[in-house]
Amino acid sequence: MLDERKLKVLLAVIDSYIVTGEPIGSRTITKFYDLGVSSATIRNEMSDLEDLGYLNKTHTSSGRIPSDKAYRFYVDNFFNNSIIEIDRNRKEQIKRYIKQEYKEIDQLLEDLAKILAHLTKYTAVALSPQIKETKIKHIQLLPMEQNQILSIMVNEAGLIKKSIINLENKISEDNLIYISNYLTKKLKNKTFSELVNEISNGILDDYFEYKNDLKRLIPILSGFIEDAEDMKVYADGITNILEFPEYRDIDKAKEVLSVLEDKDKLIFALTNNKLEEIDVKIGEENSHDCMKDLSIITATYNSEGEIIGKIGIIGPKRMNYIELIKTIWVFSESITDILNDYFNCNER
Amino acid sequence: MLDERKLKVLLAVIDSYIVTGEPIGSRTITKFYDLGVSSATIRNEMSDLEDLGYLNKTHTSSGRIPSDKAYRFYVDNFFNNSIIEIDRNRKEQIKRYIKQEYKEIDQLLEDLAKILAHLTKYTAVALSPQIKETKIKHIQLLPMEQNQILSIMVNEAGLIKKSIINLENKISEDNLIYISNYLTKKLKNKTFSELVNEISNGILDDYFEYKNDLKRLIPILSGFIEDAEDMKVYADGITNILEFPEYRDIDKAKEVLSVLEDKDKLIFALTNNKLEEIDVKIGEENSHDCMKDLSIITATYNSEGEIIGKIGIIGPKRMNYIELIKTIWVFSESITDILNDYFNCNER
DNA sequence: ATTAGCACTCAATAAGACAGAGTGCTAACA
DNA sequence: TGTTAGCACTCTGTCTTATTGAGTGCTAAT
Repeated sequence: MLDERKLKVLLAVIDSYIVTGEPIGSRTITKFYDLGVSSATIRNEMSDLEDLGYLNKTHTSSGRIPSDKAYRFYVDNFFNNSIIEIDRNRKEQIKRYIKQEYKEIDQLLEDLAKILAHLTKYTAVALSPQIKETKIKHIQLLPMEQNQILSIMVNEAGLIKKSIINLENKISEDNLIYISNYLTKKLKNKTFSELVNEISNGILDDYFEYKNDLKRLIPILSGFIEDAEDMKVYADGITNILEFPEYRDIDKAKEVLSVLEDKDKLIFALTNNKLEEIDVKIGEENSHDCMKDLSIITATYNSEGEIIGKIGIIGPKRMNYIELIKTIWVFSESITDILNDYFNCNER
Repeated sequence: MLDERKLKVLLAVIDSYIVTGEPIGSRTITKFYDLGVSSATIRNEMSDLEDLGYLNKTHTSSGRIPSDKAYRFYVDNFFNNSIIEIDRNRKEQIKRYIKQEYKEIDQLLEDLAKILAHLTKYTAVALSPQIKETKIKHIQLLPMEQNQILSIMVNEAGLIKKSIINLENKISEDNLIYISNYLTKKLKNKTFSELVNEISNGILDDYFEYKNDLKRLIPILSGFIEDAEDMKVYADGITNILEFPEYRDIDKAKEVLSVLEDKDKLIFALTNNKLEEIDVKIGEENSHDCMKDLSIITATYNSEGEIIGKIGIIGPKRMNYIELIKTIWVFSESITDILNDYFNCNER
């Protein structure tokens, strides 16, 4: 383990580098951080820290910068959930921001991503609910023109999945209403992925008056659910990244921006981890190689006790992890609250 | 008007600058464009063209670059709709790309923007239907839990507007169905903006059994329509812009990228013009000052003969207008075709 | 009218000098 | 023995200066 002085030196380097983005040398540390020893001593300690893998040099006679390992050490040792006394003021502030009624969670997420990006000056990302794991609240089939029907599913998070289905044969309007009611009764409070099972298990095959009509619908609904897989990701403040001096170089910038613009890569990066309340991925820890110079902090939000999505930020590894974690935490809590309010209001 | 030789010189400068992005001098023109006169003559002609406002210099002894006026002249004189024998192959190619069934036009637009950006190497933008001017095909009110109702409107373009409405008093399910049918009958084939008028003109006030229930809904629906104003814009290939040498400078790049990321600015730029089939805005012609170094080419797409949206590209003023116009034209035609197919299929 | 020729301008590039911030090592010190 | 002062060395970034190349504009000859 690191002794006290090494720890202090390491923290000084991390602290300074987070602020300035410049490699930091021994003399600068003695000047700005009161460690009570000379620069020569610091120099020796830094050399040791480099051997231990916590520090790197950009060239032979440069100052040191923190390694991925250093950031990981920093986050692991100086962050624990208890640190977070949720900043109630900020939470209220955010909630006031978004006091308008939200018709759909997607709009909420998009707006919150914008606010988060603005607040942190990083790129904010929000992952829309993983619909497969949310519970169905309502199913409705509606007649449109001729052989088309409009199918609508509303889930617990207020998200509405809808699709126009073309049928070969007409189903009468009365039948559709009957089938809608039947499906809602049968499937309410099941998740979408359970629904796929139900359908394939033939549980809906109970004899009833409109069996034949239902039969015809099943493969269509089934495909419809498969389609519901498509997650949406909202990213905002992409150009914030360009404010960081590490991206003065246009080619570096191009590299990172094209990652941020690629929704598939973003979704992969955001979903490829355990569903921790707070997840911090630093540099190489990221799935995609193209993100090895980036860090991602995400927090999950819940509805009815189930984790259904994520919100977070992406930026250069040099970031103030502790502060940002606190901020993101407030956002995720706010989303959870809003979703809960929404349904408490329902239950009333 | 420009005499023949001036015209040739001007075209040479434009052509060369579109390709290289570098100011072009008299000697280079004599070398690569066979005008049959010496560089000194070209030099005099260029000097004249500069006086006429068609050419600019970047510094006293630099070559010339085309002015906004030159591009405008180029587009106006060398493009006319008849030039466009629609490239049927390309159109078929695009249609094949998107042969999957599209459930919603929004998804279609998003995908097409991606393809267009990929094809042109510029930033592609697509404006979702201006719902207010599209015709209503179906209105449905559905009971949810307790005092909530889900209201759904489907328009001619397959776009579905939906909203959960909280009511103070419960309306029975039968009443809702009755009201839905009544509204659909009454409002079908009217546009959304007409609908607002209908409501405020009290045309729905006819006596009928559920008058009171309807009364209660009117202000809510009305607000709902207002809300339907929010257009969506899809932008893809934002980072393509960084490939252009004019944006090697990170600050220039930052400026233009922040414009492209700002959906409000984009929507404004796209809607602030006449609804021409093809619209080309060059540099200063753009509404927003921040776009004075950009050009925007847009084409409209139609449904049932009505213009309902736009697709186009944004990039540095140096662009191959004629070629790009052709490409965008194919895209807009394809969208119109797809929307028509969709409804022809309905009518069958 | 056209063109060859020439003086001049500006931007971009390369080379050299220099300052500044840093390291690592050694020898002296408490 | 851990700490420190001192020094040689390294690398980056910046500033100057020189040079080159592509260009213009003007003038005088064709």
